[in-house]
Amino acid sequence: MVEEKPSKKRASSTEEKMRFLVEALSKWRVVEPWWQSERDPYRVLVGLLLGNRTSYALRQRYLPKFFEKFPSLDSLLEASEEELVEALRPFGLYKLRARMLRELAEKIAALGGLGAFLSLEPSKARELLLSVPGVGEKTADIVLAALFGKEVFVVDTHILRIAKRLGIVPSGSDLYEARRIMEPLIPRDKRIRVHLALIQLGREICRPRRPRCSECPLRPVCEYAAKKQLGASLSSLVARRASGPL
DNA sequence: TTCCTGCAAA
DNA sequence: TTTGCTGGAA
Repeated sequence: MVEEKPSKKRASSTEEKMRFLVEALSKWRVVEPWWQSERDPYRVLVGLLLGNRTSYALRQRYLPKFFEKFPSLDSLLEASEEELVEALRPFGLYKLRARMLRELAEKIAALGGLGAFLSLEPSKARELLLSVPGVGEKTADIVLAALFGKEVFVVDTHILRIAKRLGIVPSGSDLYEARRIMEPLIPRDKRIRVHLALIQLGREICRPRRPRCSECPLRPVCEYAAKKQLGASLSSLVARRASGPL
């Protein structure tokens, strides 16, 4: 941990930026959790696990095909290794994922099925999820949010990128440091909505490449946008001087 | 080329 | 702390 220098106080603090962010995003767009309209907890679970490190487009396209082949936890258990790998191939990371889904299915089956899993204490469910190879804290916690109603704020790649651009977290932060900083600054009942809204923002506007800053509701508190604006002003000034009379 | 709603082995 | 895993899309 680095000591925070009081002299380094910025015009807009992390706390102020987070307040703005929560406010702006709830006005920007109301994003309903997709897992609320999905009744089948098996699909929620698998959808979340396969969402990791996978683009939205890929998931939209191939997840329905996957569920056609494997509509239930039991179907995962009955499948051969090759069948599972084949169905997972378009998602990438298929060997790891085949093993992950297989082991998850086995552990839940050993427990007595999905119903038994869902009636676990959340902390026990988290433990089970973390014992599955390929499932880490980020994934376990988003499953707890979706299936156990935990009001957590989970940081993923999109949210980390946005937080760094805004200047809310240090540039070297990982998912977990960003979460430690941001989660306490979001009211519990808004954490899921803010999480989902940020992911959508990251996909559509604050994209990895060529972000659409002019359309961004968080622009007023964004360091990246401010720098970009400054850069644009300077270069247009230089261009004008260069093309102007002597 | 880089990156994708990470994770774990090295 | 770094690197491999993965095919597909931009």
